[in-house]
Amino acid sequence: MARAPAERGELIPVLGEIFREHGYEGASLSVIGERTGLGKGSLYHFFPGGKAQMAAEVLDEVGAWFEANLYRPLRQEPDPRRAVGLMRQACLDYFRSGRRVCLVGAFALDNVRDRFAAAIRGYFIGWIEALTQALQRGGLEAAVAQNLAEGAVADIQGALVLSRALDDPSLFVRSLGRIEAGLLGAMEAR
Amino acid sequence: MARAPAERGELIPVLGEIFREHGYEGASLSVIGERTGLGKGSLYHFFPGGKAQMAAEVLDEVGAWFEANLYRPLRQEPDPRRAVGLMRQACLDYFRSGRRVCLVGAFALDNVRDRFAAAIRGYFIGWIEALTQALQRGGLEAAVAQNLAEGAVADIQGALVLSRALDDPSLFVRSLGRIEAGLLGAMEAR
DNA sequence: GTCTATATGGAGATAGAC
DNA sequence: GTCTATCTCCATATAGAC
Repeated sequence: MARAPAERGELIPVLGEIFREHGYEGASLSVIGERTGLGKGSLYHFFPGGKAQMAAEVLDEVGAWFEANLYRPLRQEPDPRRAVGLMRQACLDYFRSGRRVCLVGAFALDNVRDRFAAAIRGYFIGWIEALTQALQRGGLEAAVAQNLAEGAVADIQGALVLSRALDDPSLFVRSLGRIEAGLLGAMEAR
Repeated sequence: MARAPAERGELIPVLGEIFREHGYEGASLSVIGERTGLGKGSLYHFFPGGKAQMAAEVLDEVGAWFEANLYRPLRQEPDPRRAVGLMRQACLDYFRSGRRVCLVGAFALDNVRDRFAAAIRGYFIGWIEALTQALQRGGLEAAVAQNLAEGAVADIQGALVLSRALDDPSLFVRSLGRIEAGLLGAMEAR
């Protein structure tokens, strides 16, 4: 449908949305063709490796977005309380207040996990490490910060699962508030 | 392979394990045939509705298991602190300390969500309601209990996602401990 | 009940004209 | 670059013998 940008770079976000909505297996080449407005010939011209390459590049782009807009601010923002607030806002934006699913989390539960194991792992490890650093700057001991960080990242993923299961985006928004409050409280109590 | 029980009831748990490991689309009839030891003829004899019927019956069975082993104890155990402990233990058992995925959560993120929306919704609503009741018996106000309950259920799902993403079951065990402590603490502080 | 055909469709992927 | 065939394979599902 929607006439394609025909620019390779502009294609990736569209592919990401398709994978988020349909899953890896559900995103058939015909669906991809419809949504991008490109025939199979064009798709294979851009991605000789086929669907696997498309998904790999989407994961790369997602990883780059989080690095630039979430992990880096978490590491660099001097005020750790503000860093946590930035994380909350970035999540609200990126996951469209719970209406959008996390592609990496969905892949992790899917049977494609093994194929993209490295990218999936890197995404979550990067997130946990960056958040751990922020919490340490907030005065928490390394082990405590690490535990809280992995808990918070898990909680965000869980909120996305439950929001989608109940078809209730407001649950995600509420959960993010609770998660942020928990982290702020832990730094407060240090 | 493994010669089949050829008893319809014994088939469902096997199917559940296959869906958990391969996802809905990934669980092809040939895979199902191998694992159950049954040919397609037999499979369609038991499940005239095909794969969709198999998945629906698996979801029913999962729902029944949780009702009997988790929701009912949560509602009926007189000591709310003990009820929360039972929930933790049941989760550890059922999810094999994080090595097993939640089928319902995986379906919720998948593109099959719409097809099984009612079962998915019922599973989580039942869990949240039962936990809410236990927390209210622990002295928490209805709205607070509801919020904590939905948070805890989400957190458990998130722990499963992250455990699998990082291939680290111990993360699930740790998370469950943290979640239980949070609930106990909230009842304590009432 | 279980099996071996087999029907039919759609998947991913390729070839080659334009 | 983009398109329209076209290939091959495997999916779900059915039919009917045993």
